[in-house]
Amino acid sequence: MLYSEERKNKIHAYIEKHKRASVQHLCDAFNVSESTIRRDLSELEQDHLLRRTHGGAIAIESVNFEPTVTEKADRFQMEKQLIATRAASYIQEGDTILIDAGTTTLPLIHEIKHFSSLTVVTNSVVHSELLKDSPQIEVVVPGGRLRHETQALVGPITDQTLSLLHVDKAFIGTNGIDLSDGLTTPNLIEASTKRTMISQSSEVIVLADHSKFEKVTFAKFGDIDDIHRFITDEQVDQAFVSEFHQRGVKLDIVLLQED
Amino acid sequence: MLYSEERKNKIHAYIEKHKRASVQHLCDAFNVSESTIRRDLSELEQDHLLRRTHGGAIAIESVNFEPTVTEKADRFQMEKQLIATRAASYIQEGDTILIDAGTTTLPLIHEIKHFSSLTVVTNSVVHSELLKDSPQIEVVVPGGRLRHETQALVGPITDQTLSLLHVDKAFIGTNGIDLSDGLTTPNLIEASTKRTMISQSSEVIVLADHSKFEKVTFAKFGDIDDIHRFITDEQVDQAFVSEFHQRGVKLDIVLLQED
DNA sequence: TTATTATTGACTGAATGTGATTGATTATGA
DNA sequence: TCATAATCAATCACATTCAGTCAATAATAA
Repeated sequence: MLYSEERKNKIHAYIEKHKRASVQHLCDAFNVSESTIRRDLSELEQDHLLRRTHGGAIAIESVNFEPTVTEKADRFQMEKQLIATRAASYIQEGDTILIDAGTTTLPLIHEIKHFSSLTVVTNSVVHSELLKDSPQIEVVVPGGRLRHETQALVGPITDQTLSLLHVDKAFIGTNGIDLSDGLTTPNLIEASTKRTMISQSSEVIVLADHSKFEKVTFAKFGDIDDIHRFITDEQVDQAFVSEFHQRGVKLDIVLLQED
Repeated sequence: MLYSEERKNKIHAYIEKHKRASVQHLCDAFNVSESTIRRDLSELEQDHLLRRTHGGAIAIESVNFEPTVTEKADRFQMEKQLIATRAASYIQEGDTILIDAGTTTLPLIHEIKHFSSLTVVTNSVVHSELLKDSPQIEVVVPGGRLRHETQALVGPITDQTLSLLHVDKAFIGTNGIDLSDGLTTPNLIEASTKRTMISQSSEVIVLADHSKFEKVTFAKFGDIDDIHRFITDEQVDQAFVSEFHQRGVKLDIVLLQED
């Protein structure tokens, strides 16, 4: 159990980093009542360390500049964020999950930090480094050779270690998804690692923004049948929808709301 | 029975290390009453050595602008930098080296970036993440469980993978070096990993600033005999010098020039 | 020895931190 | 617009922790 000072420090740090947080989120993260979080937030607001909103709080600095400007500037990033948020909703307290390396799965890391009990396997040095300050998350790295292009750990060491592990859910990125050629990625060794990931998970959740559709790259690492759930960000072809439905792949389309 | 000054020193040291402590825990640890601990804590707070909370105390945040503190930190960092620079001088183009996790070996990462051909094995997610933009450096991560306290990957996965590898030189940090108790570290699992590192390297180079001397922590991972070269930053006891010489351990002392 | 001082532990009423409750307020969407 | 759900501030009750007081003990000096 944390002291209130510690909790407030962490809340402040969290909001500085993520720019915002909801009361509910913080309740779950620190396992205290709403009353406590509200008290903390109002005290932090008194100290001008954050700004209170209905339902949560936001960082002080984000009050200063127009949020819409920067948010719109990085629409691509927002799409990946949306996909990640949806993906995170399938994670439950106590789960053992696998998170593939790559930019699509990266926002997922921020979404899982407030879980109070989670085991995360990841072959990304960036992902694991971001989790180094979340001691409640058990992080396991399968090791391997660092591919500088993708910052992923790949190769025989990775595959061999992964084959000793089993996870509840695997969140996997892909460079291409195509009805006839399945899931593909440009690198042979990386494909092998992704294949191992798929085989070691009870549930396979693939994350892919719309740019990956009907794209085929060099090395195949999986079929449509291997996927249990597919999360993307834009209305996709009817052909994909019906094929996914027919093969029992659940399809999540997270639409970016225009304003 | 301890004198109050001794007890306060120990309380301060404990909180510096663990960042927090409860009154209850300190009572049990020192076998004194709550009143005594509370008195100690308020005196330590008066001296700005910790921050009091309800139920205990926490370490002073690093957001401390007291000049002496930052100066000390700078100096400490400089010493580690010097040790790292000296350590890097033993690396040759084309080498396969192992770099242990920890703050002492961290500056070494910056020193090796200019090599045009190097294979680096490291069990630190921070170290490997820093090398992600140096494509000419082949980085191999042995994987394992992330210890949040030290950002090191440790455990059976790490040990098993390491035992499949062999390196020319291993740069290893330590928490304590003592003539009779050898090399020690507070964590048993970390000790096991360090032991494996030593066994898989042709040459073992230990990096330790002066604060580690004559210090013994919980778990032993090596003897003086295991070391080939020892790099430190301050004139050490004659006892160490002669013992090292006798056992064939090369000793490098990198002195910080005062200005 | 005795006197003096510092340290400690026990005690007590006060203060603090927390969760639960409730009726009021605010946001959201039909 | 209104209805509904979410969120809020205010309040209470309970447990924990606190500061302050005082007597007992230990260390030190006369």
